[in-house]
Amino acid sequence: TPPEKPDPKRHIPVSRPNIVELCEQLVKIVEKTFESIWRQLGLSVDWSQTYTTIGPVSQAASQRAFLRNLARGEAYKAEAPTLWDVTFQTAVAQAELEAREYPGHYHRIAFHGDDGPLHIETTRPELIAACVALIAHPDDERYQSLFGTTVRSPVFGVELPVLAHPAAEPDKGAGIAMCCTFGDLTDVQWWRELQLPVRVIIGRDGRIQRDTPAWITGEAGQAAYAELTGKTVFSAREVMVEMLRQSGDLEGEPSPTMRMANFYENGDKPLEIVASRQWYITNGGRDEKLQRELIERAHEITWVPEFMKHRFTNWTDNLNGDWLISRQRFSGVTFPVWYRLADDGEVLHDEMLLATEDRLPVDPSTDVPDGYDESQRGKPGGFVGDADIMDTWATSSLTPHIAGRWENDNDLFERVFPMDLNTHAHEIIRTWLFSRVVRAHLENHTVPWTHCMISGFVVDPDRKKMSKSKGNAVVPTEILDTYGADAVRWRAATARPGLDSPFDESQMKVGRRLAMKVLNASKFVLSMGEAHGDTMSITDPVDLAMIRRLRQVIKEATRAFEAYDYTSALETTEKFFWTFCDDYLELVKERAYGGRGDDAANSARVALTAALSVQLRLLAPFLPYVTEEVWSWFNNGSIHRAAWPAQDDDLPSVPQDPDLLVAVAEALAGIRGAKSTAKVSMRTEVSAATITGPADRLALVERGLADLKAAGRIVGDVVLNPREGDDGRLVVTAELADATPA
RNA sequence: GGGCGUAUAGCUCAGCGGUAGAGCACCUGCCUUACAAGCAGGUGGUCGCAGGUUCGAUCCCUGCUGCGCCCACCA
Repeated sequence: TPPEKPDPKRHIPVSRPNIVELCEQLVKIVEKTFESIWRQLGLSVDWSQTYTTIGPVSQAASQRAFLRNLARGEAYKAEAPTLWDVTFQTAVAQAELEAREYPGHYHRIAFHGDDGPLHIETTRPELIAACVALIAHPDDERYQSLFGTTVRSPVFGVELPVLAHPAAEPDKGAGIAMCCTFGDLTDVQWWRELQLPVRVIIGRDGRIQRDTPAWITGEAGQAAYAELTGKTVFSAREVMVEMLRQSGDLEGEPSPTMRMANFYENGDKPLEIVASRQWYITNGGRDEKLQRELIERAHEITWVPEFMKHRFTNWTDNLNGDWLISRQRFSGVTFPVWYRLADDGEVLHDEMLLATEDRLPVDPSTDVPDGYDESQRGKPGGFVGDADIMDTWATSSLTPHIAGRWENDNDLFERVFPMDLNTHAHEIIRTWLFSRVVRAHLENHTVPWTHCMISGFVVDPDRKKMSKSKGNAVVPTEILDTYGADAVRWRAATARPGLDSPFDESQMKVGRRLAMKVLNASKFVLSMGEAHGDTMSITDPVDLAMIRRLRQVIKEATRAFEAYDYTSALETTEKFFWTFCDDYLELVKERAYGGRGDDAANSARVALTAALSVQLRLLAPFLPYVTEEVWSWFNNGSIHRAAWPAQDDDLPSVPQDPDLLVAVAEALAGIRGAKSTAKVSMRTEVSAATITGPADRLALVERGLADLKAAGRIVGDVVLNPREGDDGRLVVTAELADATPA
């Protein structure tokens, strides 16, 4: 039973089965939280088809894919320098790195050659005992005479070669660097390319190792090393500096500096590089042909926005090694691998015992390889299970396979793979997106999906990334509870793919207002009275003009959605909806109530109902709740299962006059403007009005004049005064009946 | 250092060769029987800077600058 609250001072040892159990408990809680938010948001998820990346199906898929990678030589285990987090005690992959500024000091230190001292600069003097060479650029004139000679390290007196390598930068530090195993990734490169020996002094716990290294042969050097053993990197550095000061090899005093260092993204200490045995999957980091193939895959994908492809190619171009997938942790998918033990009990890493695919998933810590029994576990001549687990991304890289029930339902898999669309934010292009492309390429020789729509972040008002630790994060449940899912979805839809978007709570109110407007306008439309007949009974020119424009809206919104431009689809639909409410509804409501007879009323009622039906469906992806509610008032079934609106299916074909409504609405705006300027109520009656403008536009106004008079409360005559204006606009003058402005 | 994005009204963003747009905010009005969580009207911009192409540039090209992101960077 875990304690109520964690006590950072008291570490409790927990066994692997127990920690796994605790993880599974936590996962259940987190799953519920996510499901609840996603349900509230109205995501169209089929909740009967969920899976987890640690469930048995995923474990089997992950192990199966791994075994196939292994069989094809795409997965391999190697002893190599590995980025290591001393806090979390595990190897980490390049994709999990984060470069951060880290304070340190430059130390100018003398090495000793036959012709006198040779100075280098380092921020890591504690690694002098791990030094294997000094390295300068081959063209650096200052060091030409020293290449090929040897120098002795300060304090330890170890004989070291001076070598040339183009990765050394003449203007960095002293221009000559000490190469240690291993201080940084450049050291790894030098070590590999110059075939230098391995001299490790830092253990996996981040402390200087106990055993005196064999390469320190002098008594004084051994005594000095003894001063360092067991110390953390930080304390060893202090001791080392003091020893250098005593020996006179520290020139001047250390000068403070800020430099970038690699951190594990969740860690708070710089990563060390240790030699360890790990599993890798090829990813093009050490194979140009594979690298080119993966970049070619990126070109097969349609990226939204297009420029996000650069993140992928940039990452792929700059990989510095294969994909390290093994982790020294407890919870996760295990490797389906055991090793034979020699008669002396030594692990024979080259003699792997693999699970067959029909046995998957297996846990090598409890399951037994074929041909052995449990009593042979850990015994000489017996076997031992691979203790590592796979990194999360090693399994998540197979989500298209897992979701498509790869090898479990071939019919389904054939139909859904490669998938159409992948969506997520831009921070996991290098991890999730990239790793899935790798896996699909290796296993299926294809892309995992044909489209990638990459979203931006909602950032804080200062455009900084939101994070819980910075305290600038917004709790989604509170926003959802306060403004409702429709408002939140509306807000989300106003951010275009790939672009970060600052959080502004007032935007939620705008979304909520739209949802309320839909509710009210729909209530009004449906209260007009019974409509008779199909859309062919729409005969009034004002109604037909509205229909004509709505047909255009369907076309534009559909085209925008097909291009993954949901923001434009929303904009187009929303803009129409507001003019529908403010102009069209106002113009026709008197008529729809029956003020001009049954036929005129019926034309409006049929048009109103048809337009409402279309607009609700256009808005349904954005406002799923309010549209579903309103839909239920005059339809059976869910709006989310209703057909997407189509011009000819839902509306009559209208050959002309799309501008009629625009002209009549402009005239109405003129009447309203006159009232607003006079600061009187919109209810004020107009005794006479003159509309001046181009004859062709006046002709349009005339065809909607009855509606205009009703909406503008014009009781007297309207004079249409044809005159060519310079901009084609309509100028309205109105005589107000009770024009007594306040 | 390499790559990418972005720069338009106080704020958030559309527009992308032919007289500057929306929403929010602000101002002035209006209790108008769908909605006052509403409605009507209005103020507000030498479209980052400098060149170039063009009859014409916010829009295309080049350079610069600001902001942001990705990657690299422990000598």
